[in-house]
Amino acid sequence: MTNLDAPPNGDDLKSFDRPSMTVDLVLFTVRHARIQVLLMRREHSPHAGDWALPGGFVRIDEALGQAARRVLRDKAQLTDAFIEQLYTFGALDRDPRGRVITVAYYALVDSRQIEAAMQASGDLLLADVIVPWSGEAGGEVALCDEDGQVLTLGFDHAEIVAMAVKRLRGKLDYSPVGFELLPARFTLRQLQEVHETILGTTLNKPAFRRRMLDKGVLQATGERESGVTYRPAELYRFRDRSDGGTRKEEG
Amino acid sequence: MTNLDAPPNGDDLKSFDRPSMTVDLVLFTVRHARIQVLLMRREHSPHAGDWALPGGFVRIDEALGQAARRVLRDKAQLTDAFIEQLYTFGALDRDPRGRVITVAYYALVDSRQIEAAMQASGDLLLADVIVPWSGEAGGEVALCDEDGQVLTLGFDHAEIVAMAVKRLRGKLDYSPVGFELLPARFTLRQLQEVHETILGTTLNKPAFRRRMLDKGVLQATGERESGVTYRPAELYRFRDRSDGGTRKEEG
DNA sequence: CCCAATAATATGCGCTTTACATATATCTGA
DNA sequence: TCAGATATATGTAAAGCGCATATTATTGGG
Repeated sequence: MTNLDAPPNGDDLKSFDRPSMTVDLVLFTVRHARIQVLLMRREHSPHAGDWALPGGFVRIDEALGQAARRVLRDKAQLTDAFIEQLYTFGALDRDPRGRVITVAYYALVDSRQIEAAMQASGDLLLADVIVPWSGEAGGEVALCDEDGQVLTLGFDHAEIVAMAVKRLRGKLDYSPVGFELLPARFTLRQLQEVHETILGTTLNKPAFRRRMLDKGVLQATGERESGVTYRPAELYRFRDRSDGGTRKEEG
Repeated sequence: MTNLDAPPNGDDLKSFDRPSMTVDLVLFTVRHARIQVLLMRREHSPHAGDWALPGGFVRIDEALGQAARRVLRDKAQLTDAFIEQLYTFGALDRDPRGRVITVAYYALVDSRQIEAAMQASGDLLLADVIVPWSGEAGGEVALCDEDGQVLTLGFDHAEIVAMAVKRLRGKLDYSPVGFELLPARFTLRQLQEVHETILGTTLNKPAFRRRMLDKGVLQATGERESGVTYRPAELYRFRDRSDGGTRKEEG
């Protein structure tokens, strides 16, 4: 950064108008074989009454990743989740109040956690994400409530969700993102359902099993699922769920 | 974005201090079997005398992609190139002058174009990128001049280059980035050398040929290379070099 | 005019991975 | 003890890739 046409006083920051900076969060979960994202109903203008991604202004003494985690904590009551920067949206007209640039993050949590966190607030909604395109082609997405009614999103938030889905699909098979959408212990069938939901396809069961087990990132716990009327599946856990650099973010 | 705790007047932008916004550009080329990036010598503080990526402040009436293309044009004299957003760096201490957030972009051009553009300016350098890690693991990179001397980069620009190399490696085999580093017509051997340089490995020639030709994105021109003392290779071109969404950027 | 040298291009083979089909194992509940 | 359901395992064919080898096209020298 930092141009060379600047005066040599070493402080040319004041000579440029500064935009407002926000972070927006695409909080994904997979539930009932559907991709879902957390939305908030906007009370105030602009886009009052519409739905929007949880977000907030970046404070001047706060790193970007810190701001994203603060939004995750304050808006979704989640203190720990996989979170990763997605893209920065800076079109001129994306906010009617003025020049606002937003750094979008996406986060992944298993549905149990988000269900527990959502007990409190009433203006929160887990919306279904309808993805009409296949593969990593990209395209538009629709957001619907539990009755299938299409929701209107403010700003460019539908575009942000679409890009987040595209990213999620792309990272699925070379990154441990699938595990982040499940509880600590899960069956291979649950993992396969998460993959199928994200990709929007069906997968071959034996092939999926072998591929996952051969990767070496799954650790059998010896425990079995309970409460089923058929042969119980073995519970696995993701090897080293803590590190992998996934929970860290630059500031 | 845009928090809901704001007053309902619809204009709470003023109540938050705003950081300065810049764009920085990692301009890649592949030359002499080396990855190279364009650097500029800093004349002024901070980091005067060090090397840095070309960059500049985002103007208040300018979209992010516009700013990146302006930097590409003003600093590298290039009006058309593949350009794509990389990542946004917002650590608190990344600029000693104050809070500066930078949106990093990377661009790809073939070496002939950059050589032509670099005739003019004397404070520009095409630096070799030394990548000591393999695959998409990520890590640090070193930047060297033509004599192998390590260059000191200001700010967090070495980190930005490292992430750009990682991204480039990751996109190489499912995205047409390899073609963007070659002239419009090229031989399969040239394409393979670009891939080998970016990946830091050697590749099997017949396998590479088959893979590329089976993709269907290569178009034989019927022309042959000239001036060689052996059987001349056929010249190919990338099918539909104009679109693919590669040259567009959100604002 | 023929031949060596060089690299492009083409082909054949074995290994690995994956999709698909099928078989076996293990649990619950009647 | 058996039916039903699903987990788990195996076998086979197709596809992809690494590797070795053969063939082709061009230049330059005898």
